[in-house]
Amino acid sequence: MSDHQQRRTSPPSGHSGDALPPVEQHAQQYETVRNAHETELIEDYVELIGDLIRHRGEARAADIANRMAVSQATVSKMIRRLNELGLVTSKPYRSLFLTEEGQKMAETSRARHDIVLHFLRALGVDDSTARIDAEGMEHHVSDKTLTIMQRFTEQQIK
Amino acid sequence: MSDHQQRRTSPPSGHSGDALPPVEQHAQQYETVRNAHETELIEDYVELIGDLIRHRGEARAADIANRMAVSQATVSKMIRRLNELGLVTSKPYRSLFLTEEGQKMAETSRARHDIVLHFLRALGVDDSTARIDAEGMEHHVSDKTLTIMQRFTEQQIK
DNA sequence: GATAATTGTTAGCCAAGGCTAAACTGTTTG
DNA sequence: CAAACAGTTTAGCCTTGGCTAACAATTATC
Repeated sequence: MSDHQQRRTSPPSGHSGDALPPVEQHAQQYETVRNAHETELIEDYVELIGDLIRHRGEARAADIANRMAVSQATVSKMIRRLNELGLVTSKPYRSLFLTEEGQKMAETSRARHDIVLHFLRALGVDDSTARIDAEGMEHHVSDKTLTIMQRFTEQQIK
Repeated sequence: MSDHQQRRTSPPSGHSGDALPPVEQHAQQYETVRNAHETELIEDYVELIGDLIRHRGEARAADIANRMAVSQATVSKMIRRLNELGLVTSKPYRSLFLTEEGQKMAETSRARHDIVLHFLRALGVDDSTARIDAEGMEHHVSDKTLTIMQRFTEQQIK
């Protein structure tokens, strides 16, 4: 427990930066990030699968591998995991489908992704930078912030 | 290679969402995110160590463990890594110091963190949400976007 | 100053997400 | 229709970053 207050060698002398948040809050920040990391990749795969189905009619392992810049073996393994998680259905050597739940996740992810992407563009970020940043940021933006971003984008447009 | 165009089962029928980016660009997005992940944790540790030193005069493994909500064993192991990477110096059972390079990293991370945090607040996000989101987002915001965020924040203030 | 409490380290485990190489399946084509 | 090729899967490896349990060192306390 201890966050031992005693004997601080030199007091803050705050030349810049905010104070440290209280331990519990600080801990929760990191925990939230760690949790996000666990679902992040899963969501990326599901989102991409959804996009591929939407845009090309099917999702094949090879395409996923190419677009993710990852080996096919990795994709194959991941698909097994998605299967176990009940997010996709797949028969060996056949192309994939999203389950009900998978579709929901894809939908949510894509919506979030779009909000962040459009927000960044509305902010004035160039397209290719916005795409890269959005890909990384999307999993770390809370619903509250998302709402604010969306409002901002709409106001910018009209 | 193939991103096989032939025989798409059903054409887009784009009811929503942008088109898929070209494969190379798409791949690069994911690669950027993966790379960010590798350095992310390292940066978080270094940043926290820097903050602890700044605010309390020293960084002890127990404090790091508490603030990260992680076991002491994990911290200990991580410190060994940071050592190997030349980011901290540490003698067993003694508190840590950042190397030149570690300080630079801490500094950069903190600056980035602050920009994102202040930006979110300027956008209208409440403090505790902003803190959580900033923690996750900071590693995925490019320098370009960072600059834009900073400008935005400044304009909001005056 | 001996002992208790706190802090730090080590050993050994686990899951995730990469990889390559090799085996297998399905499809195309000579 | 057999062979070649493209796509998929499996096996087995590696690194990271968690964990617990056991042990070691330091610091505090009586």
